[in-house]
Amino acid sequence: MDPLYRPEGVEERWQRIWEEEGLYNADPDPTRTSFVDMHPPPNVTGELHMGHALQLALGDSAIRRKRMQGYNALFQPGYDHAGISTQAAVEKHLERVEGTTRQALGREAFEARVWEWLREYGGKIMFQFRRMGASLDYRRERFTMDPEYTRAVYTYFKRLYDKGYIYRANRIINWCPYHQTALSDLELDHKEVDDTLSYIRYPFLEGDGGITVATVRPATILADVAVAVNPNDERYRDAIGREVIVPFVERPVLVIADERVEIEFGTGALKITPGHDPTDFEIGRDHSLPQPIVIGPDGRMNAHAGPLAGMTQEEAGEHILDWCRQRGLLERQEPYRHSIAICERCESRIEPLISPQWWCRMDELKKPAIEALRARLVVFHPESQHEFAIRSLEEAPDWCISRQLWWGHQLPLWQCENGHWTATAGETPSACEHCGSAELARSTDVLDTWFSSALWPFAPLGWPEHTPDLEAFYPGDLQTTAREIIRLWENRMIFSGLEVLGEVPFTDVVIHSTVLAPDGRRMSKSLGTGIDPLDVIGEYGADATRYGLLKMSSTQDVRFNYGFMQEGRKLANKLWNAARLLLAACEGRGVEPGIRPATTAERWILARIDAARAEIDEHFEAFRFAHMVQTLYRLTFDDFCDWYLEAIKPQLREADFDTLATSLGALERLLRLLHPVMPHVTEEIWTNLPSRATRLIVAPWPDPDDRWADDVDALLRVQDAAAIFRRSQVLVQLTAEERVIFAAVVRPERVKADGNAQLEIERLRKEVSRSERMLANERFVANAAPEVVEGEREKLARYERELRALEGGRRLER
RNA sequence: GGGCGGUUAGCUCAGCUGGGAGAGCGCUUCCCUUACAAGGAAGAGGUCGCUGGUUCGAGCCCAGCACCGCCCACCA
Repeated sequence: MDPLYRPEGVEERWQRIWEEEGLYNADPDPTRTSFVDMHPPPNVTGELHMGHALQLALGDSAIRRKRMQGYNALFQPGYDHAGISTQAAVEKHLERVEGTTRQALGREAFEARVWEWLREYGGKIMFQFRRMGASLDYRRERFTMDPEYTRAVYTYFKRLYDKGYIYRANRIINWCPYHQTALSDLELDHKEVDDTLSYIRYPFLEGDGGITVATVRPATILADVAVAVNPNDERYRDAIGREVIVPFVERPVLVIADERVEIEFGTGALKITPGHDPTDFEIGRDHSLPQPIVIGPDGRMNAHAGPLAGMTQEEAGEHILDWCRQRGLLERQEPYRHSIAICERCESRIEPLISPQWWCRMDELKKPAIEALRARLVVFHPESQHEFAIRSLEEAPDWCISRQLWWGHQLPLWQCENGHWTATAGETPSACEHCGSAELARSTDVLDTWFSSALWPFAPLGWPEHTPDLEAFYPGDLQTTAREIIRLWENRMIFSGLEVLGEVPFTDVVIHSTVLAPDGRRMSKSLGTGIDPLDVIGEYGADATRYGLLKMSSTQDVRFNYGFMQEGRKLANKLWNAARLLLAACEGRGVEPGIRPATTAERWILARIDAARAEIDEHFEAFRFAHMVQTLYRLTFDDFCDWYLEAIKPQLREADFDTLATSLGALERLLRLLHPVMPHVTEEIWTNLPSRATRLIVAPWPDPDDRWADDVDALLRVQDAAAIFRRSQVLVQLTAEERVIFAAVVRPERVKADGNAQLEIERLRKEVSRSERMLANERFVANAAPEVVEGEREKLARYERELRALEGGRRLER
């Protein structure tokens, strides 16, 4: 064995073997309890990024431990068709490589091209997932546009439609002029821009004077239908009810009063353009005003803009401002920096547009989901995110589910010549269900991509059929995901699961940190701040990368730091060399792993391993992955290598048979504990141990084992060792064995209170020390409530009593 | 504007119910015929963002402030 552990080659080999031997597979098995992580399906055109890598490390370590614990562990892989994102990528490709557009191709041909493009450029991320060592059941790979999945989508759609949850409404929506589609609020980004705020006077129809409004979009003046002021605004009290003339179009409109107008902003008067502004839309609706539209879907002025038709908004705006300027109506202009909505994909400025869209009612769907969250049938971690999830659901407005895209699940809705709509679960209807007309045209819209994502916990398992998979693996258990996806995805999976299967789809949602670039900015390709996980794996190995990512997975966001991976690499190398030492000592002696501790050092390490096991179990159950790997690091470095192996070196040289057997037994346990985090190096060492019939990946997780805890002899020796140390400060005076024991005493920060007697002593000593300090504090004794002081005295007495009992009456001087 | 999180060693971060400030990296010194120099031993380095409060005692609890980040939001 090489003294330097080299992960390259080793990792790929095990990844291949595990998969070929079917060890990643999960099949329905009524005799076993399942554990399911329906892993977030990445964009089919995506590549592995740090967020994926972190999610894989989290999910896979949890899955591997559960698998070792005997659960039927399903780690579900798949891809999301990612509607707008994929369409945009293909369009860009068409433009750049072929100089054509989707419009030129036509819908059918374009769709065919997307599929073709996906065959070439898509679906590659699973290879990268494999490279992380992710034990997904790759046989089960699903795509949200698979025929079976699509059937689930349509079945769900029809179900909601029949319940009256899906309806069509003409509302103001976010329109992307580039993608030519409606977007939900959640698909927008916001950007600060420098704009000009123009103050324009609207003269009164009768009498002198007028009202001045401030606007950044003069082009929308063409669609003004009123001027609104706040009813509490003294300045305009007398203006309410009068009429003013809209410049350029020279049309009289009413001055109305509405509380939504901010008195403080601009002049306190707001021009109302219901067709092109969300607030104005609401105000206009509540005052029954018309909704003229002067800007078309392409973002340019439309036919209703009269002489300005066909112009861009900027050109039209300039025309109007000129007109005002000439007539002295443009009072002033000032620079104005504000934030505008942009398309998160193409960064085009979003046009608020009135347009007929399909909506999904949330009132009925979200109610059971909120109840389930309140009842903690699903728990988000950390707790603050649980509160956020509940609040998000409570506040969730109706969901705009239609998109004017070509890539996605085309709405299963047909409209007859009389304007009636007929919904199906995907099949073409023979006649309108309202009037029987056979002249039907299918809606050209597609569904929001998240509509299909919402079915991820059950559609890959065969729903709407009642399959054995569904029976075995629904509901699932774990979700690992990023914060920003809670509203878009987690909440929708929860209410969808409750709606169609009556049970929450999983029990725990771990919201993990965002890994930032080393300089604290977001990792992103466009900023050039991204770090490719495959490069990291190439340099440090997948095990070290997994370790490092878990170390970074606290609740707060964290800057990427290679130090975490270095730590992981050190750990892998340390383990490798520890194994090398033991295997070399056992070479050719026919030793098999066994647990036959004869010395204190051996009982001590077995007790330490079990104590660490308990800690690791606790951390796993509480999703404290960063703490969990820290426990592993200390167990391996401090306890196993620095103390235990140093202690048994004399016996190793003598090739004491029991010592060798026990050392291999201890190593085995250590490997099992490390395997969920560092599967490759542990499996590689495991396979080199004598008589290994099974793979480590399916070896049992260590059970609690407290047989080695109560070793009074060891405790006395520990105390002696500590005493020697304190007297002389010279560690070399201790025997190797004493040094091992000493570790438990002199480094108490490494041990946690549990059933282990040594640790209990340490805890008691700490308590005694604390009590003594408090009671030595004169002000405490003088000022604290008497019962508190008395209680402290009693506690001290009790601790001392317990300590003496544990120490067998041989308490050392302190 | 609202919500959430953060501020601890040069860097990246831990720090549980309030009771002797921690890790990794980096740095200093010493140690290579030794399982591992991607190693071992020892060490330096911190008014725990600021101000006030509660308490016998505050990194931790409370209030205010400052700065940073994220999410949400209809100030034209």
